[in-house]
Amino acid sequence: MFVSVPSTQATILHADLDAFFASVEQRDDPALRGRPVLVGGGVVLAASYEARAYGVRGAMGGAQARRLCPHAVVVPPRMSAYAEASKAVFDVFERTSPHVEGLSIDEAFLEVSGLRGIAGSPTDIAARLRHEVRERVGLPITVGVARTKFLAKVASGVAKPDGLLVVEPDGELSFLHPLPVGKLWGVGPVTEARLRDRGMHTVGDVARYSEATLTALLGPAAGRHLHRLAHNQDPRPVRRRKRRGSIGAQRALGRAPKTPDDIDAALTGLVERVCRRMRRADRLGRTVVLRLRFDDYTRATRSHTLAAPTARTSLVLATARHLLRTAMPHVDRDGLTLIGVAVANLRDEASAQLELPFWTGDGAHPRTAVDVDPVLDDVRERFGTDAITRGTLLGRSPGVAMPTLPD
DNA sequence: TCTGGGGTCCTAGGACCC
DNA sequence: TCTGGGGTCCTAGGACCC
Repeated sequence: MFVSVPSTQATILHADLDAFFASVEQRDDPALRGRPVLVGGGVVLAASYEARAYGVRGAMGGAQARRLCPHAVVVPPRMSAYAEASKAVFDVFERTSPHVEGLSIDEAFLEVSGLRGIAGSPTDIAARLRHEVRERVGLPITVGVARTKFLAKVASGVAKPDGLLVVEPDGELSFLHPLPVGKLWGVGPVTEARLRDRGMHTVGDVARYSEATLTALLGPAAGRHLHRLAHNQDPRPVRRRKRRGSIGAQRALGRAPKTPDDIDAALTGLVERVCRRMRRADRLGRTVVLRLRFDDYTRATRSHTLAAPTARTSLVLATARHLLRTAMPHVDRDGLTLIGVAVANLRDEASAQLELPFWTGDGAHPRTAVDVDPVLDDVRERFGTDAITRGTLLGRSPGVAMPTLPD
C-alpha cells in the first residue's frame, strides 16, 4: 500500500477538473461554450469560469447567483453524465500511474516516482495527462505537482483553470508562507475566524506559533494537523482509497407546512433509494442515521445501530421511523426543512456473512463477532461436545437454550 | 448569504467489559 | 468489597470538503 517517495523530488500530482459539472455541460452543448453557465437552480452546484468572473461561486444560492450574473444559462444537473465523464477521466489517471488516490468525483492524487525512466519527468507526465484528458474526454483539467499531497493540492488551486504548476522542493516555503490560512486543507470559515482572532492571517503567521498553542486553540487533531502543514510537513503517502463508509440520501422539504404523511412519504422514498444503492453495491450496514434540519438552520441527528448488518428496506425503514418518532416530540414539524437518511458502518455483503449476531450467556447483549468460528471452536472445547453448531451459538432460533460463552 | 446533496473525520460523554 | 486503568462501542454534534 505504501509508496516510497524520494523526499527530494516533486513527484505527487494533484489533478482537478475545472468547474467539472459546468464543463461537461459546455462540452455536450456547443451553444453553452464561452457563456456563463450555472448547473442547478436552487443552489449552484457548479459555475463555469465565465460565470465566476461575475463573482458567482459554487454552493451559492441560485437567486443571488442570477442577480450577480443575470444572463447566465441555468441548466439542471445530469448526474449520470458526470459520473460517466468521471469514470473516463479516472481511466486516464489509471493509465498514467499505478498509484491513484481518488478524492472525489473530479480530483485525484497520482504518485509518479519511479516512472521517470519510462514516462519522463513528473512535469512531462503532468503535461501529457492534461493533454490526454482533453483529447479523450474533452474536459479541461488543472494539475499541481509537488513533493507532498498538500502542496500539490494548493498548487493546482493556484494554477486553475486549465493550468499546470510545479512547486520545486527549493521553492516550497516561499510559495507556502504568503498564502492566506484559508488555503490550508481543513481550514474552513470557523477555524479561519479563530486564527484571525489571534492575528494569524497567512500560513507564515501560523508557522510562528507552537503546536501546543494551536492545539489549545483548535483541539488535538486539528492543531497538530495545522502545525504540520504550516511547516510543510505532510508525509501522507498516495494510497488507494478505502471503500466508502456510509451511503445516504436527503431531501429538502421547503418551508410550507407539512403533515405527518408528507414526512413519512419523504422518509420512505429516501430509505428506498438508499437501500437500492446499497444492494446494487453489494453492501450492508448496521447504523441507521436520521438527519434533520430546521428553518433556523439548526440540525439534529439521531442514530441507531442494529445487531446485524442489513440492506433490507423494511428493516431500515422501521428503524428510521422509530428514530423519527423519538425525535419529533421535541421539534416543530412545520419547521422541518430537510430530512436525510444514511446507513453507516458499511461492509461488503460477503464479509458481512461472517458477522452474524450472537448472544452472550445472559442473553442481554446482542453483539457481533467478526469471526464466529474461533469462538465456536473454543465453546466446543470447553463444553466438550461437537453438538454445538454455529446456529446454536448465534442463537437464531428462539427458545433454544444458549450455552454460556466463556470469557 | 439564507442553503443541495453527497460524503469524511474529530470530539466527548456514557455504557460496558476485562 | 472497593477502586482503578485501559479499551471498545454507541450516540450526538460540529467542522469541513466537493
